[in-house]
Amino acid sequence: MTPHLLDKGYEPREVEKRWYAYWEEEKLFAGKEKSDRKSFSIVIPPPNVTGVLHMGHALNNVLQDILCRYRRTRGDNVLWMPGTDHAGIATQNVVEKHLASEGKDRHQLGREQFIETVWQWREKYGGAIINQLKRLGASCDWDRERFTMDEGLSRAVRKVFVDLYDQGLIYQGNYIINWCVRCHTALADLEVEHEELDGHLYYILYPFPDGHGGITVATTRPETMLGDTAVAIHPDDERYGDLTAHTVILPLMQKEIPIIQDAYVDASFGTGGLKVTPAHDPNDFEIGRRHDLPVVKVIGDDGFMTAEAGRFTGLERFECRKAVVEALSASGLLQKIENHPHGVGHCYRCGTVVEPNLSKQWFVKAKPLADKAADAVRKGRTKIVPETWENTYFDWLDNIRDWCISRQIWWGHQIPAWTCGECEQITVATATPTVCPECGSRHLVQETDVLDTWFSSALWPFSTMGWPDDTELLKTFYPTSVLITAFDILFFWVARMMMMGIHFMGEAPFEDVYIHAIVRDEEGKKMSKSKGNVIDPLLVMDRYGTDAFRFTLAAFAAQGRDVKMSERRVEGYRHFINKLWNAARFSLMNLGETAPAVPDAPAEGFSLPDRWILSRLRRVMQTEQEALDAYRFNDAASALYQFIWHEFCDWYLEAVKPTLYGEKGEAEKAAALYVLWRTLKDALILLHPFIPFVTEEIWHKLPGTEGSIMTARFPADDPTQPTLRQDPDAEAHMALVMDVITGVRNIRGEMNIAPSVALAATIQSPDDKTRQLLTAHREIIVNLARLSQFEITLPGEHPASAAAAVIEGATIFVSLEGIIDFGKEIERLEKEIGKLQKELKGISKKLSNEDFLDKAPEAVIQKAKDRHESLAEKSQKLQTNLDRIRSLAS
RNA sequence: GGGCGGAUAGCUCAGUUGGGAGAGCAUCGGCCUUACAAGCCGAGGGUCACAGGUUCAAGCCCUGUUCCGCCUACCA
Repeated sequence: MTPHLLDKGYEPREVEKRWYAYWEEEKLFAGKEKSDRKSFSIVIPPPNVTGVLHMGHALNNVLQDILCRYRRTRGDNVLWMPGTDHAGIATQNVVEKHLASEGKDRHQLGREQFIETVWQWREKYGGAIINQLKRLGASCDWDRERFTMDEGLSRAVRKVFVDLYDQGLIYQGNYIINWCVRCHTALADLEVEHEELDGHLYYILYPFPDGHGGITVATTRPETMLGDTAVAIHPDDERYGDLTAHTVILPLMQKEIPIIQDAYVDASFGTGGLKVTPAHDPNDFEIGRRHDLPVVKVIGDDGFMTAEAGRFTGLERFECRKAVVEALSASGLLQKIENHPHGVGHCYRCGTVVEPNLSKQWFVKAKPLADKAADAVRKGRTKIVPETWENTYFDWLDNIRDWCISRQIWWGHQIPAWTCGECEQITVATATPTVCPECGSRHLVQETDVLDTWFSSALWPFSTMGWPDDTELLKTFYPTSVLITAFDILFFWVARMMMMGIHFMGEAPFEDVYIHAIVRDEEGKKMSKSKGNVIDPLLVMDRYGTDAFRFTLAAFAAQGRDVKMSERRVEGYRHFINKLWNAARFSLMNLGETAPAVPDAPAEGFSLPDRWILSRLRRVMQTEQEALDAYRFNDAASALYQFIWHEFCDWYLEAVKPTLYGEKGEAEKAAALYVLWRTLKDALILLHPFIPFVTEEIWHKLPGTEGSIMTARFPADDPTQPTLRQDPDAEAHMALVMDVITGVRNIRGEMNIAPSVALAATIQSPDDKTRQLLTAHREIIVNLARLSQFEITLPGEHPASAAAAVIEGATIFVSLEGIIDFGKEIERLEKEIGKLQKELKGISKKLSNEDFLDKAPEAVIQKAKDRHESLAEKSQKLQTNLDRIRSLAS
C-alpha cells in the first residue's frame, strides 16, 4: 500500500453516511430480548412527529448515544428505544394550517377524514426528525421504533384510562380550566405559559340600588364583569362594617347582584371589594360554589362574547374589553386606571392568551399517584442527577393539582367513554361497547374528546415495550437504566411517567434520571438579535461534521449550566477530529498492514515513552469510566481531548519518531510499533461513544481489528489484550524529561531562536539518579529540544554566555555563544525570579504562622515546606545566574 | 409571592470532601521540524461580582447586598 492510507484531511460527509448504513445493516443497534449480559436501557424522549431537529434534541440524543455506545463497549445488552409522539395539538395545528393553505378546514372534511389526512401527513413528513437523529449518529434500535398513536400504544392508553377510571382516579367534572380560544381546546395547567405583561387595573364603581354610593372593585379583565354574579368583601373589613345594602347594581348590565362576605377576599388589595365571576376565574368559581351563586358564561369558547353579554354580545373578547372600558368611562363609573404588571397565561402551542373558562372536562386525580412518585425518589429508588432537581420535583408533586386530560381536538386517543342516548349512563371500557349495560340501549355515543398527548407519553417506558402484555422485553429492560432529558419536561413528562410507571408496573420506570442543560437560544426566545446564536444543528453537521458537533456538545454538557452553542467552538473541535485523523494517518504509515505482535518481555522492552503513554492510556480509561458513570460527560470529553492531543500527539508520537524510523534498532522499533498500535486502537474505543464515525473509519483501516468498533470491548475489560497498569515510575521519569525539554524550549522561545538552530546545552544536577535518568533518555531530549550538544554533569562552573532554566533538582544551561542578548536574558530571569518570589512570600507567611503549624494537618505543612524549599532553591539558582549575566553584560 | 441557578482570563466556560487559580478559543512572539498551517514551539493575561463572617487556611462553607437568567404561584 501507499503510505497514504488515509487522505490528508478528514472528510466527514461520505464517511458518516457509509458507516451509519453499515451499522443499521449489521443490526448493531439491536437490543436482545433475552441475554445473559447485563441490561442497559434508555427510552428516548419521543420528539414530536412534526418536529425538526434543534439544538435541544441534538444535545439530548448525543448524550443518550454516548451512554449507549459506551455501555455496549462495557459488554452490556443495550436497548435504546426510539419513537415519536403524536403531539396532538401541535400536529393538528400543522395539518390544519396546511389545509387552510388549500382553502379547506377540518370541519369540511369531518373527523374521520381529517384523521386520515393527519396519518397521511405523518407518512409523508413525520419521518424527518428520525432521519435527523440518524444523521446525529443515534444508535437507537430502530426496528422497535414506536409511535404514541400506533396500535399497541393505543391499547395501553385505553387500558390505563379504564383502570384509572375504575379505581376512581379519573373523573369527569365541570370546572374552570384553561381554554385556548384559538386551538379550541382545554389545556392542562402546565400547558399554560405565564408571561409578565404591563396590564391595567381598572377601578369600577358598582352602585348601591338606592343610588347613593356603592362598592368599588378592581379588575384586570373588565370584560368579565358582564358575567359577575356577586361582589365580595372580607367579613372583617371595617370599611364595610356599617353596610346596609345587600346588593349592588352591576353596571352596563343593570342587574342587581348580591354583596357577599368571603374570607378569600384580601382586604388590603385595592378597595377591598372583589367582583365575582364564577364562570371565568377559578377563585371566583370556588366562591360561587360556597355562596351558591349563579354562573354566567359571557366569553364563549370561540373567544367572542356570548348571548349572556348583553349589548356586547358577539364582540371579540379584547374588543369587548375596550368597549366595556369606554362604556364605563362614559357612565362615570370608571374611577381610575392604574398600570398593573401581571402574569398572563398563554397557550404553549400557539401563544394565544388563555381564557379561564368553565367547562366539562376529564381529570386525573393526581395526588395519590404523585405521592408514590415523590416517594420513589425520596427513598432513593430513583435517583435524580444532579440532585438539586429533586427539590423542584418534590415541590411540584407535593403541590400537584388534578390533571385535566381531555382535549377538544380530533388528533389523539379518543376517550373510551360512551354515553347512553337513552339513560345517559356513561360506560368506560377498553372494548367498544355495543349496548348500554344499564338499560340495554344500542344508542351509545362515544366521547368526542381526545386525551392529552402527555397522557400517552406518560406510559412510554412500558407501553413501548409491549405492555399490557407481559413481554420478554419488559422483563429484560424494565425498569430502564436512566432517563436523559432536559428539565423543561420534568413535570410534563418525567413526573407523570414516574406516576404511571409505579402505578401500573409497581416499579419506578428509571433507576436514574439525568437532567441535562438546556440550549436556550434554540427557540429564539431569549435571544438578542445582535448575538444571532440560533444555530441549526443540521447546518453545523454539514459544515463541521457530526463528530465535531457531538464532541462539542459533550464538552459543553457540564452539569447545572446552560449550554451556549457557538459555531466557533464547534470549529475548534473539528480541529480535534482532524488531529486524531492525522495521528491515525501517521500511525498507519508506520504500522503497515499487519498488527504488530506483542513484544515478548514488554516491561523490559518498552522505552520510557512507551511505558509512559500506556500508563497515561490506563489513566484516561479510568477517568472516562468514572466520568461517564457519574454522567460527567464534559470531564470524559476533556480527558480524552487532553490525552489524544497533548499526550499522544504532542509528546508520545514526537518522542518515538526516531525509534519508528529505525534509528534505535529493530527490537525497540517493534516495541514502539506495538505500543503505538495498542494506544491508538484503545483510544479509538474510548473515543467511539463521542465520535462514532471517524473512529469507525479509522478502525477499519487499522490492522488487527475485526468488524465494527461498535463490537469492540472497553480496553480495561478486554481479556484478549495484555493488561495495562499504571506505571508511576514511568510517569515520574517522563515528567523529568519533559521538564528539561520544556526548559530549553522556553529559552528558545523567549530568545526568539528559530527551531532550525540547534543549541548546545548542559544540565547540572547533584543527584546521581537524575543524571542517570537524563543520560538514559538523552536522545529524546536532544531530539525534542533540538540540541546539537548535550552534557550532563555534576554542578560546577556555570557556562559563559548561557541562559539558564531551573527545574526540580537540576539546572539547565543553554549556550547562546554569539547570539545571546544580555538585556533580554536579564529581563527573562528577572521576570521568572519575580514570579517565584511572589509565591515564596505567600508560603513563607504561611509557614511563619504558628497557628498554621499548630493546626494544619501534617501532610499539608510538609507540602508547604517542600514547596518552599524547592522554590527557594530555584529562585536562588536563577539569581546566581542573573548576577553572572549582569557581570558579563557590564 | 415562593424557589432554583449563575457572576472565575478579552470570549465561552471547567474547578466533586476548604490546603499550590485551569481549559478551549482569541491575543502576542518564533516556526512550512517529511501525520496534521484545521499544524508545531513558546509567552502574556484573573482583587474568582460586592461587603462581612467562620477557619491556621475560603473560588469552594455561613450571612447580607447588587446585577442576570430560569422555574413556580388563584391576590382580583
